[in-house]
Amino acid sequence: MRLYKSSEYAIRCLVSMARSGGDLHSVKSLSDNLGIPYKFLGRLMSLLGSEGLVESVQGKAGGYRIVRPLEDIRLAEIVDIVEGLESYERCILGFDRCDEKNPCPMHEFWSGHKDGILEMLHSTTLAQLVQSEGKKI
Amino acid sequence: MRLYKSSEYAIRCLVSMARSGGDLHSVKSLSDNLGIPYKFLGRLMSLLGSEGLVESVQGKAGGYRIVRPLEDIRLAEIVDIVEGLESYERCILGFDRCDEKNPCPMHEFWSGHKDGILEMLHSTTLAQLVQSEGKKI
DNA sequence: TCTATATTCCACCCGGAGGTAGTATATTGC
DNA sequence: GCAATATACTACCTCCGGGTGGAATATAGA
Repeated sequence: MRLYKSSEYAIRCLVSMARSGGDLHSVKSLSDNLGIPYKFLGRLMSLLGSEGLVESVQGKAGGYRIVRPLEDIRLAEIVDIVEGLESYERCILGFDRCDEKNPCPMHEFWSGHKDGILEMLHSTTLAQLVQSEGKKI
Repeated sequence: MRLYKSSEYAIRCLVSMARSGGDLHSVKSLSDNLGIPYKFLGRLMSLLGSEGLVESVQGKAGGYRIVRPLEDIRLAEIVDIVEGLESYERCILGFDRCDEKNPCPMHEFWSGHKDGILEMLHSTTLAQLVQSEGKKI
């Protein structure tokens, strides 16, 4: 019942990049500032780049930048890229086609929470995270 | 964002045992009826036995039985035994001491869902699952 | 007593998430 | 041109959840 470490890292990085305004952010600086393993983060940022969430610039003084408007980037998209959303959409007991018509024993106790989390992931944008009270990064 | 397979199995087994009334249930019959790997389930039931959720009877015609009242067995206890509750209680971004006073960027969007899930796990009993509409097992 | 059927315990395998190391490649600034 | 610093790519390692196999032990019932 938790995000992958990779999803945590991706969200923290994007919030950090967005908050420190600026332009390019090197993996080295992000790794140092956020305490995320350098090599691991490099591969993760490369993935976010290939999926069009960020843009990379090679060479000295290079790095990554967020290209799209922050109001356009939703948590669900980030999580989907990094770990997929399947586990957030599936039946809590692992059944196929578990719904109101043919529920599992936990359906009535779980489906509300599941729907709420999915709705939160799909509606919350990077802009909201950046503007949130949360100071930790 | 999902239960361990072991937690799924444990919940399904306990509901199945409780619903089929009866007394002793062999691992073999549970494995066959629920489609859970025999050896794997054997070890899981042994764990539930050592934690006092069920009682084992060895020898021919042996098996497991639920000893405590169904109203007394809560989802949180089952999940805690099988996989622990840490991942349900921790900060979604992995920070220590993330709370209202010192929140992470996702705190305001996540904490409500986290509290709701924990409250559901602690309040829902095996008796409620047994009586629920959910026919799947 | 003997056999069938049950739990119990041990060692092992597999795949994926998380993490590390080394090297190739791109590019800025001297 | 060349050194410094960046991303890009490949290969590997470790840990753990899930799963399998086999043998030891317990015991009801013929």
